Amino acid sequence: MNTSEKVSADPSEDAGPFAPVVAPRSAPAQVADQVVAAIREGRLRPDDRLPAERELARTLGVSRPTLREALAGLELAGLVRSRQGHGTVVVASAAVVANWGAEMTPTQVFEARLAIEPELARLAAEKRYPEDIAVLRQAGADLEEEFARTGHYRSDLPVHRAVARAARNPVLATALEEALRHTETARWKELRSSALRPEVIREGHVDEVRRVVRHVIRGEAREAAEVWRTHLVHYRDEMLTGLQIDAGHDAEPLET
Amino acid sequence: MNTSEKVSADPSEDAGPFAPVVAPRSAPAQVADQVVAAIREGRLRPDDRLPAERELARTLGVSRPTLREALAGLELAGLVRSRQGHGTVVVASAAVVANWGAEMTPTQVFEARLAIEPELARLAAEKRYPEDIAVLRQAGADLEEEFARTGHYRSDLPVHRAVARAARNPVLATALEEALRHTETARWKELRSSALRPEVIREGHVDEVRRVVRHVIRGEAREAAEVWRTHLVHYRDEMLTGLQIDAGHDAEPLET
DNA sequence: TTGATGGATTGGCCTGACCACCTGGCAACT
DNA sequence: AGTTGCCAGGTGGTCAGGCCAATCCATCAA
Repeated sequence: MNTSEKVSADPSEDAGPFAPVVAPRSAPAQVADQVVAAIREGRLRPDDRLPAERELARTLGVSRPTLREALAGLELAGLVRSRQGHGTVVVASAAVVANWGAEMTPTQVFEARLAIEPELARLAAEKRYPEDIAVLRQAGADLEEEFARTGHYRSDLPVHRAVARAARNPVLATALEEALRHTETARWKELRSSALRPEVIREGHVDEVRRVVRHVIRGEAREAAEVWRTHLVHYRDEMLTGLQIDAGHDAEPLET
Repeated sequence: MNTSEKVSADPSEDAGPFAPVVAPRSAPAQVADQVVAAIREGRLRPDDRLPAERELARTLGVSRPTLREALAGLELAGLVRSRQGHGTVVVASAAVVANWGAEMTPTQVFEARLAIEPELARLAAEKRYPEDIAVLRQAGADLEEEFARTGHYRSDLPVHRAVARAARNPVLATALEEALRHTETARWKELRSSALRPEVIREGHVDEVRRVVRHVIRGEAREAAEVWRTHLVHYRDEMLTGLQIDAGHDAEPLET
């Protein structure tokens, strides 16, 4: 969890002696953090009642509206449930909250995508709803058109998302979006800029995308999953080659 | 502010002439719903600025604190970002929000778990952090002890969660929790009560759990994943046998 | 024992206000 | 001309205090 020693906010774009000031955490956010931490550490368990709003606000040293903003956020997130005249009770278990706000190394992101996306392709090929197929076909056509015209393409994300949508599984689709969200950090941008220079985009990439689209359209589930998997493996290997430090392990693995 | 006329809650568990009263949606929740809907429908796109709080509150007919509770929730969920003096801007794309609040059929839940859990077992077996292994071993031992003593067990969820934790992948672990969350509806409880009566719990179930724990401990990644997968398949088949209506398909599949 | 009741507690929502911060434009200075 | 300094307006951040409605629970009456 500890970042590198030389703080230096964003290594990818920090050139001078000055680092940007940290954005202060708002009062409601700090309150919410405390509650989340309490749940994670087991100091608050499901069905526990929080102190009354007026009292809790006083103990935390914030006003009641501020506290209520925090509780509203937690309730919208499903961690807590408030009922008039009854109180505010914890709903989520520690397991639900265990990984909130966790950092993801690039290796972990690929672990997740490799678990999810081939299965999404398989499901998409099995279900084949006409609307979804149309969207997928269009996304593939757009990519091919851009590649044919310019010799490269900016992103194949629309195809990945079209496959996810066509799979019709909210949990898996949301999980993919979650993985992609971790792809917008400075570290990733740096990886992309060094690994995915336009001249690196080979015909092979486009071909993999083309084949996945075709397999899904034809309902060839196993083949779709396999192509999607190799596509991700290629992408991962290009991205992570020569990357020794990955900080994904902060403890020693065990031998049998 | 007006609720629906004929309440008519959940058709899946409505047996008598009386339907449970629908829990009224709070004002902040309704506001948040509107924003989410606007994002989903593309009426609000990333980088769009929302109207100023005072103005938006007036437009929606709520007070500013109420509006702020809604925005606090949306910000905690990462859909929106407020900065003092600048305004509130949309962060999330329609894709992120596309599946929020979606219902999951039992079939879909198993689709997700079958995609995620074998991979979690594989990763757990590859990483094998001592703390996680200890937790997993304990969870397995608890299950065996309960089964040996009573001839059945209430739940193998602790083992599933221990495997997830040992995989050290926040996105996948959270996705599993999300899938499990959809397992607490009335429909699922009904399925469980009819399919998992104590006398149905066979030695085979416990044996599968035992084998997964052992494979993970020994670092046999492929075997761990395979056993976990068959365990889920067995569970699914027992649960869904004789279940014709699944409502997972609301459009006609396409032929090639 | 049972049922009603009324107060105390709790969250739900509002009004109004002040502060801190950001932005953009204008004026003063170099 | 370009830079700096300043300030006013708009914005979110926070607070204080209040009223209402749902719930709970101890009390009391039948």
